[in-house]
Amino acid sequence: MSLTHALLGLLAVRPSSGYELTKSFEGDLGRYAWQAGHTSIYPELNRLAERGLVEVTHEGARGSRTYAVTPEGRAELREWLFAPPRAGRVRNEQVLRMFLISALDPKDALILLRGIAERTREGADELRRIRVENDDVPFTSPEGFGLLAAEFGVRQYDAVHSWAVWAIERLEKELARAQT
Amino acid sequence: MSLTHALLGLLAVRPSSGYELTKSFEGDLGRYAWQAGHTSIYPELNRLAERGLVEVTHEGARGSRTYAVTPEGRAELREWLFAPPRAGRVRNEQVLRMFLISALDPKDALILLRGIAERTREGADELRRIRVENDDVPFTSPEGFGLLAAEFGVRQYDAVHSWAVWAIERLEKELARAQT
DNA sequence: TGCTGACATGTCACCATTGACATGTCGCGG
DNA sequence: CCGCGACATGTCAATGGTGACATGTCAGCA
Repeated sequence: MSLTHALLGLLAVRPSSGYELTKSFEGDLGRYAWQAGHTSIYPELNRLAERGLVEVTHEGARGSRTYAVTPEGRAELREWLFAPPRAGRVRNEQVLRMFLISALDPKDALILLRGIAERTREGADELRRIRVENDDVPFTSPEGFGLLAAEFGVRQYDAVHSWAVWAIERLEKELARAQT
Repeated sequence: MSLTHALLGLLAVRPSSGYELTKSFEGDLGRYAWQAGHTSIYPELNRLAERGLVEVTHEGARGSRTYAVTPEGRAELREWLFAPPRAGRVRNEQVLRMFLISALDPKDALILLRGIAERTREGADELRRIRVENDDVPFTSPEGFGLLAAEFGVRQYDAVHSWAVWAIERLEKELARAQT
């Protein structure tokens, strides 16, 4: 299960409570890579603790428990990351929607593609603005994770934008040719 | 459920049997957007037929049934594609692995990043080769789907490659600074 | 003719995930 | 000091997907 390793990875960067981990999944992590709700995180943390891959290092207010990875957990994470990059199972509704646009008639397809092109341009611009503000964060710090995500996000938006623009041009050309 | 609309979309482009649909999910569709096995496809086709969104248009050898979308199915697909692009749930183990690299020590991280950079470069090159060979396929044909996927795939690979190269440079710079 | 591999569809038990529901704490502003 | 919103964790029924198992057909080849 990938959730196992997502949690190990987050805790390897910085010890956190289940609540904080839940917040992480609502940010860049959940947006680009893997999403999970608190209802799967808490039971998984208990399972990880039973297996000795994480441990409770601190109990705070309101019953909060701070977890940290054990050396065994770190080894497990490392092993997983170095394991042959098996064909990962992909589930991405956005990309599915993009592809299925070709099943519509060209007029509808153009409307949707133009919407995608605009939204991805805005998304990329917004991320670029955030990026310049956080340029001095070191890679290996807890905040380095957000840096990685932002850099990935910008390239992701640009890729989809470029794709949409290409598709629009191609469709328009074909429509023009069909009219003559 | 997204599988519903994935099937409607594929059948809207070209009537197919469950077996052929299964093959589609093993290609670009399953790689970039949404994956499904035959064990979920066949029951879903039956459900779609019951709801009148698809119908059997032909029965062939070995009990094969060819399905096609009905006007109702086409309307449902169109409605879904035009619906507000809700926050799609993302599940991508590859991207998760990329992000979790920052949880490793820099030496290990560099090894993995270099592997990613190399594999994505190869992937992009390979797709570019396929692309020039299929440049004359019309967008709206059944093969247009593959064209869309190839163009998306190239940009996707390039994005990840560029990200990996950026991460490598950044990490190397930080390591050099730490040594002095 | 018999074998093999691709074609073709199906069931079912198991597992992970989700959404609804539940419960209680703490800090802060009015 | 009261109430609200964020903090913090949890259960559980329903859902959706996976992998194992099952069955049979047809074409081509030896």
